[in-house]
Amino acid sequence: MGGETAFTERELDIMSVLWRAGSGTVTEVRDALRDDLGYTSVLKMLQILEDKGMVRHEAEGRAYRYFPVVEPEEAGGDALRRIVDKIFQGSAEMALARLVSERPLRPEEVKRMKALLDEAAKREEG
Amino acid sequence: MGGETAFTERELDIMSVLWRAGSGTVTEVRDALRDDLGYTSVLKMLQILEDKGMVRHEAEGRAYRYFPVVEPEEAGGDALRRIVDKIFQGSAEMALARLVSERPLRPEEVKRMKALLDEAAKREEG
DNA sequence: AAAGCAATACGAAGATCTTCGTAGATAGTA
DNA sequence: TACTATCTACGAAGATCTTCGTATTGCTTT
Repeated sequence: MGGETAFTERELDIMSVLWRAGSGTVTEVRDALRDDLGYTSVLKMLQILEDKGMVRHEAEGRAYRYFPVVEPEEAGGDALRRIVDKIFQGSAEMALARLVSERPLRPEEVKRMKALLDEAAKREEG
Repeated sequence: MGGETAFTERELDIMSVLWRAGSGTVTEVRDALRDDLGYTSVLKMLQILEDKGMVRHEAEGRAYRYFPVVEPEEAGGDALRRIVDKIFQGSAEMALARLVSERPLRPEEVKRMKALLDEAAKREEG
């Protein structure tokens, strides 16, 4: 199994850009970031993330194009597990309560979310 | 409104203990932690958390008893928002999918979770 | 009073995270 | 060729996080 993903704040900013866009050069990532970082700062973060095996790169002309190696589902799962364990004391229910109170949900979304729960329940009794 | 709660890894360990137990002295927190930290290390973390307004203390005999000031709901909400925004690209649905695939859910729990969604939906149209 | 015990206070060392400056490489252009 | 623009590589400074050693304070016991 792959090791735990645990991103620092800035690493997460970078990964977020790559997950959204699918890939990015240093300049593209830099432009997509909210904070105004120097070119070499962004490059360095990408190099660090590559060291850690979270991204990879391919040459594109003279530049590198970076790709996420870790899927957001995996990273999100790890992050959720930490939160549920440490903050919500293991209760997925408490976590969901907070999740739905955070943001307005469209009826369509609620419907699909209920379907997700049904599936989970079915898997359980299976 | 209260500022954002953003705990470091170790701070979260400490808060987790306080949320579970309701309160704790340095020694109690220290004993509850998985990692074996020195007494003064735990004290220091509690002092830092107090500086940041996350905990408070009352004298108890010669020692201090520390209490969480921030509720887990609030901290959890902030943490979830960050995860959903940066990792799941704003989709609560994706987050839930991952949440339920992480751990087995008891039928009772699933039932209550669906109720939560119904309530949220009702609030929406309300 | 002196010694010992159980606390907190303070400061600093070490580790990690974040940012960027400088150097070097390469391609295009005057 | 020399100049400029655009990259990556490297190293290090500064900020923050984590841990703990030492000092101090105030009881309690001898």
